[in-house]
Amino acid sequence: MNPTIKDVAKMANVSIATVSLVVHNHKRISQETKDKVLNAIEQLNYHPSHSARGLVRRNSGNVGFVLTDDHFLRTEPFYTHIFIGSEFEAHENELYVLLTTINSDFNSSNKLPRFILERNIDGLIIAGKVPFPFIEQISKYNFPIIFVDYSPCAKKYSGVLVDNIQGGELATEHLIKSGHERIAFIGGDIEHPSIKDRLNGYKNSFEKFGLKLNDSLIEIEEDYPGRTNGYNAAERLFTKNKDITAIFSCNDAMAVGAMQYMKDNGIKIPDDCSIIGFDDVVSDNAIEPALSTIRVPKMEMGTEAMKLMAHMIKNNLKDNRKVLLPVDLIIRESTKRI
Amino acid sequence: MNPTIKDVAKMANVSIATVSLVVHNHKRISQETKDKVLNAIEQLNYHPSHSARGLVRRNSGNVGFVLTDDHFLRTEPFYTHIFIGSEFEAHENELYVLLTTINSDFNSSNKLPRFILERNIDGLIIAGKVPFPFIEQISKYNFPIIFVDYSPCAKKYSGVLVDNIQGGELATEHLIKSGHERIAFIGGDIEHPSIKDRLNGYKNSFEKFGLKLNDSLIEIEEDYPGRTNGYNAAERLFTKNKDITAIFSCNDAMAVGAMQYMKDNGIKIPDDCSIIGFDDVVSDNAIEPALSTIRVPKMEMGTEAMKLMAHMIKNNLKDNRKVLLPVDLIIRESTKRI
DNA sequence: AATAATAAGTTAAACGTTTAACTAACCGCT
DNA sequence: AGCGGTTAGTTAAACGTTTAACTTATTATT
Repeated sequence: MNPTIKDVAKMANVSIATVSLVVHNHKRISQETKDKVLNAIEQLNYHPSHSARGLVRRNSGNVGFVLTDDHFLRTEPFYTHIFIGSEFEAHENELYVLLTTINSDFNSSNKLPRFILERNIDGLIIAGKVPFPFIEQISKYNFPIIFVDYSPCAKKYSGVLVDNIQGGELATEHLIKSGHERIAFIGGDIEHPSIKDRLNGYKNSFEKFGLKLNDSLIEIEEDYPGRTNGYNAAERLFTKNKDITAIFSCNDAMAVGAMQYMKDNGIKIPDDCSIIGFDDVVSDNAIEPALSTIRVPKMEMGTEAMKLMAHMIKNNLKDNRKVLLPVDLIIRESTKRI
Repeated sequence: MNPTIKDVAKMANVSIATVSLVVHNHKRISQETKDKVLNAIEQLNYHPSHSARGLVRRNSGNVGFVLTDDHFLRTEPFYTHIFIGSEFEAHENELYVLLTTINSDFNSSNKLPRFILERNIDGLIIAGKVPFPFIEQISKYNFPIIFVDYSPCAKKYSGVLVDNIQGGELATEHLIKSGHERIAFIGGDIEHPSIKDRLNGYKNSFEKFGLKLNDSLIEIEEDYPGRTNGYNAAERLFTKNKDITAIFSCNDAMAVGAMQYMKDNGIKIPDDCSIIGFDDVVSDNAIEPALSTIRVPKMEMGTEAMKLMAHMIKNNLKDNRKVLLPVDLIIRESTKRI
């Protein structure tokens, strides 16, 4: 059996309360006693029981982490990075993370994740877009909730977001400063706030540099911006518009699809046409040429979310604070000055 | 505050022991009382406290799930599927899953995951190849351990594996039966048991059909079989060997790389050369033509592992039982009869 | 010298379950 | 009437912590 606080107390010749106070390094304990106890703890390799603690503190020490299955299973390791960030920061705050997925078509008749029903979490982190019925259901519970990379009901819930507008501006500005004027935007699922903001950034830069917006340069697919959609968007774009010299894709996946189209149709990258993505998730360098992109600090989103969560839990508060993280321009080989 | 067993007892006019017995549906309770209690539980939306339970049962109700960071962050959603399978099955067994990653170059001076040090798990599932020093460290603890898709110290630990030999045979046989004779194998990290087995399956089929093995048809890269390596392997293969009509790639990622090489060099798939992968992780259909492959039941590996784990935990045993899961041949458009 | 303040610890109750041991009521049998 | 067996519950201890309230010893203040 694992050593308990009693074993430590016996070994150090003090009461169990003293051991507990040392563990929480309470001021009321002398250095001498503290050393004795710490020594015993070390010797026995004692760790407080999570259950016993949870029982008396009336908490679980766990934080739930929810995302939709298709986000989790998506090819690009975007949300997995966010999760790892959270998990890392949870460590620092003595919290455990319980990861689970929900159906991307979650509706009000679906069951909530078990850790919510059983109230086995002290707070919930939700990453990425989730169905509205889910948000509705969890709003009845009163643990703190933090959204990451998505921010519905912004007045009510806290969120960690990325500066998508700035990213859109950065990407577009990079192309404009490289001498491009016929710059297209390709995107999908335009209702998604992040995508919308990236497009807004694109528009801002056009305005800032006195370029005229042109609807035929903006190609938006209905659903999720993946490779196939990127391919299709590029196809339609180049069919009606021969003189494009640069493309800003709303994310890397679509950019890869568009690159495929260009390769298949003899359009040289970046000589005939530059392209820049968003997210920086294309790690596999088999994609040629290396894709310029906007780096999103994925791990950091996770750590920031968990920091916020730990703070809320510790101070027993719920607020709607937002954290906005800056992005970086990463210039690789798919964009070129003309 | 959440309702406790006392609230239920009061509402149903019984003792708390009775409530507990009902919850575990012990035989000693009459149908009448059972109904009363169940009713109260429903009304109050009562769920037993995880902590209180853990305290008295001396367990945590958690299962650890470990993989290396590069496995978790890999582009292909292989291990994520396994995790989801485990998580699902954990649900059925009233267990929670604690996911964490370790460094892929974990060495003996690294710290073990927190849930191990604090003994906050009842068992550990390890997915994919992990560094040996890690295995060495955890061998000191005495919770049950199950390896998934990797099986070191096979006499000691339990494992859930995929029939890689059968898969290799299935893939090769499919090509042979389609009239191919000059069939190449490309792979990487040949020390990995799974890869080695896939190659063995390839060899078996050659033997079975009386084809002569030819070393120049087997191209093996040093390190991890990813896209880049697939591209390189294909390049070397076709440089020394012009008349190949089919390739069996040790996994989908390498196959995609090889396909890229073929496209770049005017080799038509499947007209000039067929190709088949392994794993069935290439979900994005932007890859043209659709890749024939060997489907590995990823979710099922996860569920089987967790079933085994739940069984071991419940019966307080540790054994070295193995579960071997069959694979399926998936014929798409990248392989063709000649 | 008496009193107050501070320091350093201890005692004991509480958290919400589980379960072995006990009780009470009833039944059937001699 | 007395006994054993069965059924359907209840009692109470235990699990390993935390923490408010208490104790005791020492020091400082008047």
